[in-house]
Amino acid sequence: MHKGQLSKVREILLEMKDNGVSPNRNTYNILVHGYCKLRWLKEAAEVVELIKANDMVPDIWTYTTIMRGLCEEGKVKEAISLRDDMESLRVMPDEVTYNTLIDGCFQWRGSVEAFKLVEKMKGKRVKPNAVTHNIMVKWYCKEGKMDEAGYVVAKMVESGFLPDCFTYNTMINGYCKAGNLGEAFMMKDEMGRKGIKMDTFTVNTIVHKLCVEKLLKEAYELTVKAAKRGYILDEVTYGTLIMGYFKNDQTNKALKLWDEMKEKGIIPSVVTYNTIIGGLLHFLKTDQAVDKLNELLDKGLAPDEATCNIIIHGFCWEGAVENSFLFYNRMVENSFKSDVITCNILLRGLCKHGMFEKAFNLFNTWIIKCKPVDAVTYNTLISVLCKEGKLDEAFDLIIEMEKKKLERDRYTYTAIVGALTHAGRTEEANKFMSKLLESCPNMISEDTSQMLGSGDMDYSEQISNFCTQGKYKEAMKLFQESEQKGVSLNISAYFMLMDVLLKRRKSISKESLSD
DNA sequence: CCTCAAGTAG
Repeated sequence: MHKGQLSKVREILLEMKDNGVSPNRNTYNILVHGYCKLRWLKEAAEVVELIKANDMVPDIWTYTTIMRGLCEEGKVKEAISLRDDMESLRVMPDEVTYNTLIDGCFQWRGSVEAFKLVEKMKGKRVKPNAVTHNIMVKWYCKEGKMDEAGYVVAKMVESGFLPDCFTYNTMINGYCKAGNLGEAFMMKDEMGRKGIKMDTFTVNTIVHKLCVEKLLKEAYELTVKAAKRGYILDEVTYGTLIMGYFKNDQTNKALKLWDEMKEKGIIPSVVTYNTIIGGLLHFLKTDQAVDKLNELLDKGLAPDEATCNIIIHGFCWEGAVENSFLFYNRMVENSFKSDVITCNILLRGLCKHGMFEKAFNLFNTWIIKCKPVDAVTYNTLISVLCKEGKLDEAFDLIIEMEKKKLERDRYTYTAIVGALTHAGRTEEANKFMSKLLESCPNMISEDTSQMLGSGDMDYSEQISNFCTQGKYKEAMKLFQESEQKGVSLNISAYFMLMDVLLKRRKSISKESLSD
């Protein structure tokens, strides 16, 4: 619902009142939903009061909707306390209510608290359902704990729930992010065998992975093929490709796709606007970026935290660090909730322009305010300390990082290795180098395809051949064999396999005709 | 009319 439409709804409600028609609870619930989507929580709460004032009791939908609204804003505590409110009104929380709270808990309070809620749910004799499991799978995937995610799926089956489209898409995405393409394709294959149709989510996930791997041609061709086979390309598909082309320095292609998307009548969301604004700012096309920002506002869309972060980043990128802080402060006044990404962007901006002291002050402020920091934050500071030759301080930060259970990655190691080498401490540099190699084997090279290219050529070639011949079964058999042997294939072999898995989808128009 | 899956930012 857009802002404009919501005021329409308001008018209609008033009209109803004037005509002596009193809105029922459903009418109010829809309004609550609309306000929550706009993140106008105060207004949403007012509607709840209105319900009560009209001698009605908010129902489970009213509560769940408003809880979700609260959770999305990070107000988990308030959301949870609403559960007591509803219980006192004898509106009993159901699995949907709990799922909403559990998801919010995972996001803002971490998995330990979330699992406590799952136990609480069970204690209240509300049984976890498929969605509960999917939520747990999602958060394990987000943490990169793919084994744990797999256990949840197994447990889900044990509990009598079959993995669904959500489960598979989540797992596929998780494996793609973890760099385990083999497992990702196994999941895709399993999905097909279990009779679950791939959908636009699945396609978009793969397109994203290909874009990240800088395989833009493959990504683009996949979307063309998918469209031909009846898949619907949506705003996310376009947004993903646009991001990919920008990252690949193909600005014109990105802009062309934006136009193509618009011509097709596909309406971009804030996220896609953010992508194009960020891309344009990155290539210093500030005027065009501003145009897009205005367009976003004209369409009645609300800029979000990412929009702000992207603009702050844009200022830093063009060297206007002061402006970035001016903008940041103004946005904070306007209820912008800065996050760890904001912090990292500002730190990087400061460091890049030599303002190290300010950077460390900002970092300390962040820590004092108990705002979360992450490995990127530390890497930013460690890198700058290493460049400055302040190795001792860099190592202090590494210890601090360890204390906070933040894992070192290739950024951490490359900074340290570089500094040690530069200081002539070759032996230590080698030691860290080997740590880099063992702890992040899939992060060594910028180009994963190169790494995958070192895989077994026989398997890769044969699988590719089978794929071109349409011998899907043979290809899969070889693929499984290679998996068992722990042999990795080159990226084109994975691509071929994936292509075969993208089976023809019934044309959507036919499907809707038969309805 | 309520819950879960994709894309933004180092």
